[in-house]
Amino acid sequence: MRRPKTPARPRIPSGATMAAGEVKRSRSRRADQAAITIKDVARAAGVSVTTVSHVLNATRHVAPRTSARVRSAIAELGFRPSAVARALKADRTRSIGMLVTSSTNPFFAEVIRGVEEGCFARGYSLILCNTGDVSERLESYLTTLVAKRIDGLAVMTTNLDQRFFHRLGERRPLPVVAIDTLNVPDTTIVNDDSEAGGRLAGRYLVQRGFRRLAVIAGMEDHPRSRERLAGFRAALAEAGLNLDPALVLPSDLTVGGGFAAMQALLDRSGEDPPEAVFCLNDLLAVGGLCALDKRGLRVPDDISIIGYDDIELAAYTVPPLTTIRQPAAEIGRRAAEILIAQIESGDVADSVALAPALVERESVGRAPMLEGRKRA
Amino acid sequence: MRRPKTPARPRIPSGATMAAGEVKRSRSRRADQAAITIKDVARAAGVSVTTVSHVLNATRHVAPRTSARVRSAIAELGFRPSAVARALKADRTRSIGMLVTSSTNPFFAEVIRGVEEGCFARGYSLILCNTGDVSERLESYLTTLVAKRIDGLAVMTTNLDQRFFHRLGERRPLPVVAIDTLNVPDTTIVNDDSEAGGRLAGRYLVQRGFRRLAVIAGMEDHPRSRERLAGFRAALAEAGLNLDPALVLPSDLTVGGGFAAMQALLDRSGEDPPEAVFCLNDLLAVGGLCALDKRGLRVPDDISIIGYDDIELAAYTVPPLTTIRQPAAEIGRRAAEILIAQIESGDVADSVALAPALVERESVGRAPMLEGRKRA
DNA sequence: AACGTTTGCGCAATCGTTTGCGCGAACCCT
DNA sequence: AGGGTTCGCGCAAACGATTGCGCAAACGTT
Repeated sequence: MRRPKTPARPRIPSGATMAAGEVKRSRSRRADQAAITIKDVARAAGVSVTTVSHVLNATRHVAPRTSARVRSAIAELGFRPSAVARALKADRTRSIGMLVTSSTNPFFAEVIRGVEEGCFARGYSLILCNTGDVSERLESYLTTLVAKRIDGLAVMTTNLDQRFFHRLGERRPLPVVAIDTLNVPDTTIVNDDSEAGGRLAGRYLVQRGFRRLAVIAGMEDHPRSRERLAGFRAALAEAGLNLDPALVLPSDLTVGGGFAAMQALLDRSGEDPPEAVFCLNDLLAVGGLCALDKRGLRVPDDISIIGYDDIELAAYTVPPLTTIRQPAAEIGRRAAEILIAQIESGDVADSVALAPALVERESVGRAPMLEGRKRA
Repeated sequence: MRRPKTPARPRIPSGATMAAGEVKRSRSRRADQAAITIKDVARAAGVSVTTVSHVLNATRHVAPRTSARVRSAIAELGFRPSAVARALKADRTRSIGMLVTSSTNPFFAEVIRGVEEGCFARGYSLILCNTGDVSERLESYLTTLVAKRIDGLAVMTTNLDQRFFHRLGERRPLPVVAIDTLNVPDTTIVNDDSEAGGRLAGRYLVQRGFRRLAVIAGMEDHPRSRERLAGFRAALAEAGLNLDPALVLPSDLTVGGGFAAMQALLDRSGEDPPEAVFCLNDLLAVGGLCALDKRGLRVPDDISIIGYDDIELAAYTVPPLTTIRQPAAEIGRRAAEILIAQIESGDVADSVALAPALVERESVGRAPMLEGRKRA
């Protein structure tokens, strides 16, 4: 009948009882009450731990009466089996790690939520790791995650080189899924179809009659930007158009970057600003919209803007942003599913590219020429 | 010179010895390569596991030569101590859970990043849990987190009742920190000083000469909104002003909610729209800005808007949003520090309220009356 | 040379589970 | 009534680390 004797746990000391000087701690809270274990349950129910374990997991038949006794002992004691001990025994933790560059970018945030949702649905937990794109942090996190024996890893970071993935596989191969990247060997990738998305944007702009187009892109080595840009160029080519390289500005894919790039674009193109600009993500577009307003240019009357991602806010910019929608949450969910399937069955799935879609709002107008033609 | 004699440990049985009948499984990837354990290192270095453990943790003196042998064995084998086994032995996992309503809200996202940063700095990992404000999910997550034996819990959810916290403390009391909430018994809270923030907003608007003010608030039971509103009212009172209850609209604190509420506000006030509106968060303000533009109203010429939070995008709305800045990342970091301190020392800290600050941008103008007075 | 001290390390129990193996009691059948 | 099944359960060895205790060799002292 052993039970921790602590009659009442030390509550938070009221301000009044705090001595003026340095009355440090009276005992750490965690030390004074041991957690209930399966042994306690076994003792209380008058059975062996084996039996408790079996009723817990429904892993072999137990007589109804016994089972009931065990169950009530569990309830009474408030026993919670330790996932730690289980993980040790079973060599699986049911947790997965997620490496991201920045969890605050709205698009990423949405993907993360999707991953988390997918994990939750299957009983996994998600350990979130922001690398901020600094390699020591990535390195450090990776070490921790491996030590914690995560069952799998979801990676959504911009700068990761091949060596990274190779190192990953050195020892016991860790199931990995990559999101929003390109071209990683031997690993499943979940993306939107960026080239198709770029094409969508390009065709739409062309169809609207615009000829002089600009792009605010990511850095040149950013894989997703490259694809989107390629699709965009392809769409222009279909119409016999060419993208003026001087009107493709690199940026860092942030709002501030979009603002700056748009300013640069306007400065650069001087007398002859582009009719429409394709921003490789919505953040860029938001920044661009702001810069445009500062210059007194009206969207879409003076210039048209199309974004990419369709973040939640895109519907509420001024004017509401026409953009290419990526199913962010769905991408996350799929990634989680694929990763977990890989963990549980060992099958590594094929990469998937989800279809982006154009969502028309109000930031893209029509080329005046074309309107004229229409009226004529 | 007694030393473990096992000439070679029983390796995984080769396929040949597998009975024909039971060829089971093509083998999952995780099964075919066992992780390296401390025993393997010990054997390779010709020492006991005790010694390996001690060099690993620098927990007692080991002869330099031995130590070197061990270290090189570790490196050679690529040994990574299992945090799972350690956690079992030490009864601490060095991971903390974080319960949030929605990780995609930009303000929350920033706080989360702060928490994550604080955890990382101290060697903890963060398990992210989105409740979406549905109580079954919260319940379910809580069970999981307890099973995983997290060392502490950070809570940032809107609807959590007192029972929740009581249940938490029932068994072994789990260190908890609450963020962006109010009024939870016996637990440290980290917040901004919402009332001060509300007052800041109120004073600023009053000082700018506005008299007819409106507020787009959260739901009536939302604790933070209440405080902000109280501060706002107090500021008006200082100036002998009163807030017309008809001009305080509840909302759900989302962009869409802000859009709808602003529309409702304009409809309701008819001929006599407010001169300025205080949006209880920036998302609301963004939605409001959009609604205003749709009605052809100009900000700040026709109506002024002030937000709350200062999310990254606030600097890039059209026009850029004047708002009350909450140090989101700092709040997160502080929360993590406090929680970890509580875990490691047992001290439960006093609640902290960080000071908000006004950031002036371009969405608030001056009341015409006042401009007239100035000119006179 | 005998004895205490220090140095350097190993033994084995333990953390909280899961699970292969085996054992007695109850049952069924003839 | 004696044999074979079935039922219901317990023993004890893992999983991979940490750590109190203790032992032998090397050293220092007289």
